[in-house]
Amino acid sequence: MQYWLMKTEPEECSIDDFAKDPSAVIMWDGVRNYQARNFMRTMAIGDEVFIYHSRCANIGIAGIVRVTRMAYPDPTQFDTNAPYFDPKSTPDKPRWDAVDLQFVRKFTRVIALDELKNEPALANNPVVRKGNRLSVIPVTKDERDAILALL
DNA sequence: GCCAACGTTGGC
DNA sequence: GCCAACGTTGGC
Repeated sequence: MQYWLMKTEPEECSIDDFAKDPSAVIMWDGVRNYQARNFMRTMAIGDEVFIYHSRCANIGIAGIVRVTRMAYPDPTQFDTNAPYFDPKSTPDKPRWDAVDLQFVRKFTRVIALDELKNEPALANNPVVRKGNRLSVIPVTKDERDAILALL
């Protein structure tokens, strides 16, 4: 079992979108960064993912979801009408992948970025680094335990 | 909304 | 292969 953190702007997809139907499976599409894609390709079913809300009033970790389907070609890359359309991608040579995610839990409060920055166990995690743009981030077991201990 | 930091693109 | 220009991310 591996642990992850994925960033999202809550106006696009928030922990509440998972929580409102805990049985629903949401396709995590639109990742257009090679490093993030490569991390997604190493995800396994059952891996736990912290949902991080960025670019919003309450920045931080809002809850946990889990992987229900391993990486597969992101259909939005072929959709000329989608904002994530990639003209350099073809069905026999897809560039981008998606995974499927399902609700696990919503935290009683958002763990704020400031708290993450103040937690020594997270000092090496990209999420607290200034200017970091990686939207799919591996989280070690120790880091995961430290995050949950902040609740 | 601003803007620093970053990843990607493309001319050379 | 370099690197300037560009577009995007994301905290503030």
